[in-house]
Amino acid sequence: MARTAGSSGPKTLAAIHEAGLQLIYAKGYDAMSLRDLAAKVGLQPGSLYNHITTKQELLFDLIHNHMIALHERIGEALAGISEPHTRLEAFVAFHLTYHIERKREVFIGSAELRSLEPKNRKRIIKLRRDYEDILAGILERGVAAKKFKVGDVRVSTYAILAMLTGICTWYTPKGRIDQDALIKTHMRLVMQGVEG
Amino acid sequence: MARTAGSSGPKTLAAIHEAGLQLIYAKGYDAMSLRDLAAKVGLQPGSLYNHITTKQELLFDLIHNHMIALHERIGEALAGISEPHTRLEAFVAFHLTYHIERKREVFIGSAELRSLEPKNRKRIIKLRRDYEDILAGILERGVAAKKFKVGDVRVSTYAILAMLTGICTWYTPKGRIDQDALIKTHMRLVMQGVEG
Amino acid sequence: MARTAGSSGPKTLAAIHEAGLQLIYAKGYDAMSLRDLAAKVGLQPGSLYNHITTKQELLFDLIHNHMIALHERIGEALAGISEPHTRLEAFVAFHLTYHIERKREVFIGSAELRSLEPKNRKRIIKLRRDYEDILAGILERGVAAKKFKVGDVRVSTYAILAMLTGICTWYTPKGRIDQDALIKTHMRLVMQGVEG
Amino acid sequence: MARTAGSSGPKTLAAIHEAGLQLIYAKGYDAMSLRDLAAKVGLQPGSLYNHITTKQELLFDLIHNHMIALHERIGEALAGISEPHTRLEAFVAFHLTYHIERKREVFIGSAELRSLEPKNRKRIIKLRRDYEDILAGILERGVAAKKFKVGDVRVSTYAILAMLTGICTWYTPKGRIDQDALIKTHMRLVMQGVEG
DNA sequence: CATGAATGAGCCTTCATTCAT
DNA sequence: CATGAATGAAGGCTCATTCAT
Repeated sequence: MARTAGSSGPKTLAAIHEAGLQLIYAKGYDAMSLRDLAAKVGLQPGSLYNHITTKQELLFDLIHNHMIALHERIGEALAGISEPHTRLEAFVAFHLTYHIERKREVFIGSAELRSLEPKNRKRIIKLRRDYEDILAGILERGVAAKKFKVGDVRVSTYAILAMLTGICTWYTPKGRIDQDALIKTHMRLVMQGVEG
Repeated sequence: MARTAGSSGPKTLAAIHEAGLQLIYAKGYDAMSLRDLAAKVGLQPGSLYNHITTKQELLFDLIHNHMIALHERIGEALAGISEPHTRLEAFVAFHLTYHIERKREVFIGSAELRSLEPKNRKRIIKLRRDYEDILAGILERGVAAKKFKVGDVRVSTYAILAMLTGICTWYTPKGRIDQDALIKTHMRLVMQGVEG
Repeated sequence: MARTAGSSGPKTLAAIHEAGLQLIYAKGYDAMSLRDLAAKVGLQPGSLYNHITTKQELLFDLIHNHMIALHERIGEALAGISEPHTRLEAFVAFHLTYHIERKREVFIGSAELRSLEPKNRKRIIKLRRDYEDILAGILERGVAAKKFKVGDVRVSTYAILAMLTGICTWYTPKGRIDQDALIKTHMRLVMQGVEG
Repeated sequence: MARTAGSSGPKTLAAIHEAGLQLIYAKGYDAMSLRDLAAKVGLQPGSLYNHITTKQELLFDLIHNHMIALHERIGEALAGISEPHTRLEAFVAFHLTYHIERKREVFIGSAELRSLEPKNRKRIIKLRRDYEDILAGILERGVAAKKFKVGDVRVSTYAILAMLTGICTWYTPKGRIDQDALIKTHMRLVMQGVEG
């Protein structure tokens, strides 16, 4: 049969990405079959290959797109801010906001790292490391300027990131807590935690 | 062929559990095949079924055993301590120590929750909730006694747990950081973070 | 590899059904593996699943198709005949002819009832009961009209059906007996057997 | 562990035979696993091998025992009877009675012929043929003596045996029909069917 | 004799992927 | 571009059977 009326390449790819996010978030990469994915998009499994190259490449694209966006947005969020306190606050606020908005991408980006082929995994880990370094840099300069006091900087970086990223695993916008309260609570824990 | 000379049920089961932990930690539950597992233990795949009932049940047992142990040990760790500060310190120290020692169990216990059947998942989540409540209780009583000040107690509980549990994803005993430094760094972040 | 040149769904399904009849007739449902079946059709085992849903469903379809055909054909065979003797003769002639032509389906339909899941089994038994009732009805009306005399009608129904169906287990067209003689011999046993 | 108090070789074998009859009758030979069988007898699967040599041999024994008994008993039932009518009546009465009493053995003996290895199958088929010949002989001598009239003798033999044996598939002693009525109904069908 | 632990073969089914149509 | 039919590999699990204990 020929192409369904109204279908179009880019739109279909976007639908595949969206369906992929949902399914991988819900079931995991291994547990999602391309049959599941095709069904959700309204295609036969074979037709997916007009839009993606392999299942693995799809996973990589999903995570990679997210990491690139993360870098772009953190750049914007910190632009023009130099004072350590303000900079850390901006980082925390941005990180939480972004991780709430895109919790599926974030969750997949960490939970499915294991499912990436070594080469792909390395590329993502490099990007993640770059992102971690932003926070590490803030802490370092704050410590150097006697504004912050922490134990080990790298450990503190991981600890803070783990704390902030944790919301992906439990936050739902329908819950009791609104986003402001969420940010305030975390902000206090972080800012007091690094205080000199 | 029949029973191999020297084989024994409990020993084989222990070997299966140990190999299961390693493989699920390294590859994920879905990605671990029972053929992998059997090979690691030195058995034919079918022989596993003399010791486990299903792959799913093995996963559940691994996680459940860990949760039960966690509860036993936190009980011992907090026994006889009532002052909120000291209690929180004891919690942090215990949690980190245990999570370093049993990072595979802990990691699996959270990453593979998704892979548990609903009924099994519910049982684990209940146990996890009970554990979370211990920390929440400490914070609450600390706040009530004006020893701590936090935003939302439940959110702070999740945030602190996420932070402390994070080490499972990156810590290796062979690294630069020794366990003492690790605990000190986290301890400072937490204790200052909740300070009034 | 992809679709083989010239392959077509309906043709392949028909080939699967034909091969299934042969194998189940020869070895039994349990003893027939889908590997056997696939090999006979010239496919890889997994490819069967482009045409069937499960092995069990295949068995059901084979039997169900046969029962439906049986009902259609007996309807045609008896249409317009009302006198008990003539009607019974028509029944006997049809039943034997059909059971010779489709001995594999008939044999499977009774020998493999055991292999059907309860729900499927119930559906087939219902159809079989409807068919039995046709003969029972003929006998009943014949008895009421004093044309036949039998002991218990239901028992006689079963007995006659068992007798007529029995040929499936031994008749082969290559044998000594031609189809006409076969029908005559059975016809005499039945018609005299119910005579008043 | 050692032998259970009170267990004893021959008793255990009898229990295995009884359980085997039940299970094979209910599920079929292929569908019955030795695990099922062992469980029903209260043994571990491996222990069965202290009493049987193989699953196949068990099936053969079950069927063979039955065939031997059948021959012994038909001999007794016909002893001293020579007149064709009386002899046929005795055959019918015996066959029905025996097939009601031992419906599981009979059913298995025909349904599971397929499951016997060629060599075993041949032995059983030989015994069955001998039994068929008894009825064929009665008919033949009846026809020669102008007491019976049938179409083809061999076909009539098969037809009558199929009819009489059919009860195994539906008769249960708990039903509406008592054994006497059952025999009377069949007897009339047969005796009238072969009447000159 | 019974047990429990093992083997090795095999089973039904699912899957990512390919390609003729 | 989409479909439908195919591949070949692999997956979880069951089974008859064996034999050290």
